[in-house]
Amino acid sequence: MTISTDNVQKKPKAPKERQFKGLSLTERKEVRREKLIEAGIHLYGTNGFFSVTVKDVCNEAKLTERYFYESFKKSEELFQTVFLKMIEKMQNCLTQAVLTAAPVPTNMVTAGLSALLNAIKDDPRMARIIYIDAMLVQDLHNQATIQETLTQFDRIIQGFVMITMPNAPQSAEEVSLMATGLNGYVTHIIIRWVSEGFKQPLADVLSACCAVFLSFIETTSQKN
Amino acid sequence: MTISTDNVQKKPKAPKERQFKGLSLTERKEVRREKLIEAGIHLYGTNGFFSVTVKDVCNEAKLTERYFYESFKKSEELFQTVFLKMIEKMQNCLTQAVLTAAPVPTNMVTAGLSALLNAIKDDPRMARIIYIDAMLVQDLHNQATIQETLTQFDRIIQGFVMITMPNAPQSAEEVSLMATGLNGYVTHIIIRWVSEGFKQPLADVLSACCAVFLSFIETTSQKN
DNA sequence: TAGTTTTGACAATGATGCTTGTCAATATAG
DNA sequence: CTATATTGACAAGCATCATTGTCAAAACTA
Repeated sequence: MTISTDNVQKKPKAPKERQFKGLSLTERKEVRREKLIEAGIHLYGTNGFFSVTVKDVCNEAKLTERYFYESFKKSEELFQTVFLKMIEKMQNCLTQAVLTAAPVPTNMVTAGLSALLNAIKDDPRMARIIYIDAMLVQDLHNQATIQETLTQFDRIIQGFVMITMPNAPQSAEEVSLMATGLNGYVTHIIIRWVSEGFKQPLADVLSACCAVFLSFIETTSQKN
Repeated sequence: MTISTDNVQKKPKAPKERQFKGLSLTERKEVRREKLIEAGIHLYGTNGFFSVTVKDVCNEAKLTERYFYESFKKSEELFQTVFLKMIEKMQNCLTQAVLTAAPVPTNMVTAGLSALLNAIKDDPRMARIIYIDAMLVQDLHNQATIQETLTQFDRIIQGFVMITMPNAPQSAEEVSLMATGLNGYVTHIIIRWVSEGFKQPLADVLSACCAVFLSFIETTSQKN
């Protein structure tokens, strides 16, 4: 059992970086990463996370498996990236609409929900990823990031409820639960709308979504 | 290529049925089936459908794989059975409470939701199976039965809304969407309640769930 | 008790998909 | 032009499970 001195000469001869198509190594990696993310958005958003294999993503991105693992350890890592990208887009769209409509609460509700629904109709992949796949992945793979990001919406709604309905008789815990409920209300309607292929006119969906918020606002203001 | 006459003598010597532990073959099959269903309820309800293998179910039921396929073609078939059993239990519990409280709408809401929440706290596996796994399985395996059974709840709520709020200005389509939303409202609150280990007192959860229905009722009756 | 059914343990097979590795073709630097 | 970094195609090896098959021990019947 002679211990060789191999480990000493283990200088793996660091391969000299080289430019390709005018791009450095890190730039090329970034390009490939983006292509994978785009492929992920398309495939996950169309077929759902669990019908999509690593190979599928690579084919769609016109890259081979090797490059997948260059950027992501596992497919959930790609999904998480895709998810966060979609969520950010939706957040921006939402907050911008709401802020523009401020400070009249009813306008804020209508504007926010309208923006949300339009964004989804514009790109249904967003709904599939955020409202369906995210729940599946979150449950199956214990993705804390996704979990937290989703409950963030609850908190936003909670803040909104507390501001617009200061006279509501509920405790903070109850308001928090109600926010979760409101989130679920809109979520379920959207899921149904999307999965039925946008059968119902947007106006109806918007009206149904607004109804619950407006009803709350009306009720609590009359409590006064 | 001589074609033998084997197929003629293929009389597989029909094995003569025999009693075991005082039970006939069909009785024994039924017993095993029940054991598998029980195991399914426990495992699916505790760990979720997708973390449970056929072998797991068999071990839990103290049977071997062979007997799984004696009763079910695939594991989704067992899940569907488990799901329908849970749903039926919940339905009974709900309708009984609502009917007892009829005809005052606010009482019906409170009684129904209270019964629902109590049932879930009593057996959290029910919530996991109905509210989480069912949605996952439905999405992943296209289980029409589960899909339909779940939307049935929408229809029940829709009927309730139409009866208690006849003066609401919405179209039928909108009411249908609102029913879906209300279902989602309660569903999300329950999911959160269960997954946080029943942290919040039942009274708070009940109050938050009722709030949205009561608010609707109040709003629409004042529209009059 | 002898013969057959029933059962349980477990191996064999097959399918799917992840992950790593090989190798030749191509593009680039010097 | 030569040497090598980079790429793409694809095979090889693993791992997990579903599903079927085998076989001996146990339970029953007559």
